[in-house]
Amino acid sequence: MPATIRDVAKAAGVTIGTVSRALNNYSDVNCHTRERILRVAQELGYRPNQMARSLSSKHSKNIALVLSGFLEDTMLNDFETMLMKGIYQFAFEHGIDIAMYVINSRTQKEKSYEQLCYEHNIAGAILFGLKTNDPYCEALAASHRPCVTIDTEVRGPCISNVTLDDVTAFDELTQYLIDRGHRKIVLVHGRKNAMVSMERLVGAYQAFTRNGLTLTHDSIIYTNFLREEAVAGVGAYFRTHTPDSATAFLCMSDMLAIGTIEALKSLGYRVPDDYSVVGYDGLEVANYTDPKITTVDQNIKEKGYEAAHLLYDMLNGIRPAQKLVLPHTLVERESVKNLNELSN
Amino acid sequence: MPATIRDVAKAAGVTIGTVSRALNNYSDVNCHTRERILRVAQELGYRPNQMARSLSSKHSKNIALVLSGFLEDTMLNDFETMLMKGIYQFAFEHGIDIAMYVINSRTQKEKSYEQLCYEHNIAGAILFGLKTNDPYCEALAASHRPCVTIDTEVRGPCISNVTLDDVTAFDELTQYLIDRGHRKIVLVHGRKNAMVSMERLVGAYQAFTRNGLTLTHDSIIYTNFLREEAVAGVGAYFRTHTPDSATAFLCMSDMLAIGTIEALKSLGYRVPDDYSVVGYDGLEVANYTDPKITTVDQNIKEKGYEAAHLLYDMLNGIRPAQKLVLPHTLVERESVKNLNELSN
DNA sequence: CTGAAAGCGCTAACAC
DNA sequence: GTGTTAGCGCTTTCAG
Repeated sequence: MPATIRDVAKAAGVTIGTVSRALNNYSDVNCHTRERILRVAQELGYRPNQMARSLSSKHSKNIALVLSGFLEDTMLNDFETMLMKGIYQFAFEHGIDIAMYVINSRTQKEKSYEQLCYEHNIAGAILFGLKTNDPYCEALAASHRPCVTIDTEVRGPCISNVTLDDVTAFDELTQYLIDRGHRKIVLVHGRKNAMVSMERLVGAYQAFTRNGLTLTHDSIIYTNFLREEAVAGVGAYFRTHTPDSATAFLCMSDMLAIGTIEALKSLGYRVPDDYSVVGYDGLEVANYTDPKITTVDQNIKEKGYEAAHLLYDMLNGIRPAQKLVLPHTLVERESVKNLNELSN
Repeated sequence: MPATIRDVAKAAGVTIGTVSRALNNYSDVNCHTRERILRVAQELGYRPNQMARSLSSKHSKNIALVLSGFLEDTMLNDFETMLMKGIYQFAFEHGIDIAMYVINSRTQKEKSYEQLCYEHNIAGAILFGLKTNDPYCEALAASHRPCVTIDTEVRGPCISNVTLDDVTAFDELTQYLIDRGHRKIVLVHGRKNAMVSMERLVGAYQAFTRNGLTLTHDSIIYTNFLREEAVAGVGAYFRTHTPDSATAFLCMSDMLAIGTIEALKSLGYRVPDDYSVVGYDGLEVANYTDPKITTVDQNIKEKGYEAAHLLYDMLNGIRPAQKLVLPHTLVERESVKNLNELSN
């Protein structure tokens, strides 16, 4: 059994109160005594029982990562993975443990946010995958517990949001295609009501308009962000459109780009020779396709790192709740043909 | 603030001891009283404070998933993701929370296994990513805490292992190539000292020998399971070998297969027309490549589910520690050419 | 500066 | 059956 505070106290010849004070960096401890206590604690391999600690003090410093919709989403949870990488990188560098919990819209109804935090002794949480109408959004706003949401805008006194400028990023991506001579662009659209879809649509619209192009309903393929739907949608598109009605496919996600490329290939077209395709997200997998996909990297790993950092600072009172807009990066790879260049 | 046991006791007109007994399904409670207590608890939204509970009772039922090497591995942690899917699927179906913790070889030295469990009130753990010489392997063996390791063989009275028959699976995969007329097979090998590499090597060796083929050092490309190394290795191979010295590449992982295909393509070869390639693992990403990769699916998601199930049963005393060998599946896709068929 | 003591929310003996 | 009570390991007053 692990050593308790009592063991340390006995070994150091003081009372548990003093040990507690020494270990919690209280100022009113004789530095000689403190040193002895620290040494003894070290020797005994003593580590405070966090449960007892927070049961007694009524608060903890535990940070949790709360993932919603993990089980429902696509098979390849590249997004969550990258996010976790960033978060645990921070945890690793700062020597803290971060527990991860998986929830979904159903479990949110069964167990309230406060309940979850209470049961697991969570001082502050990083939340990802929350839909705008999820129960936890309201709960977050009402809570006094510091938290950071990623890619979901929730307002509240203790809530930080880490996002990126989706509108601008998608605008840039669209402009990238236009700059390379593409004027007949098909938009492969994500889930209709999703916030991200709408923002990206605005970005595309901005770029189209600025360049004197019009975005017609006819040249939009709707999906729910699923690869198979992109495959089907592109197939359907060419059944009602001539081959020269498009030169490029502007996809709202990398998975949609993968599906689009798959469909184009199966129709006997080459990418990017016959059609150009761009994705959005910056998933690792977009690097393993043929051709490698030109995309906007959301820097999701960095988002994770910064979210953890921010929450850590909030819990330690060195940064207030805030909205953090992280930069994105246009990653130029192999899936776009420059139509302005002379074709030899 | 959440209701405490005292609030429930007062509202139900009994003492906290009775409430505790009622809630913990003790038999010696008047069924009428119990009903009232349960109703009151429900009304008050009372949920027991797990920390206080286990601080007092000295044990919990909490299950944790402990991932090692998550930060060090390849970018695409498809394996961990699938595993998590399986585990959280089980948690979801059974209404339990499973916390995940990320560790690595370094943190294993800093915080002992017992310490980790102690601090986070973990009754039993599922461990993944443990290397055979990691500190936690010994700790596990010495511990009295039930646990399940995935893909790492650790022996001990309370330890279960969930694995697959790597040797047989790789043997089958090799035989698959041989059955399709391949006799000049290059083995793209994983990390030299890794247990999985060794087992797969044995599988390949078995199949080779059985079919009168010899596995020569000359036709093995060594890697550390990294895609880039496969790319480089295949490139190097063709600098010292003639194009007709091989017809197929037998890769120890899907990522290596992806790298191999990438290298072959960049050399101007077609897959599978010029060379066949098989992978191993059954990652989702092997479905998004061109061609889609024929591979052995380790059914990692199912492994996760079964591991959680087993640990759950162990903690509830309905199954003893055991070794579980899960089935694998050869998934035939597009990356292998049948040399026995007449080429038209 | 340090000791003594109350109490966090709960379980588990032990009475009655 | 139910009340009472002693802790679990720790923090936090309050004395001195």
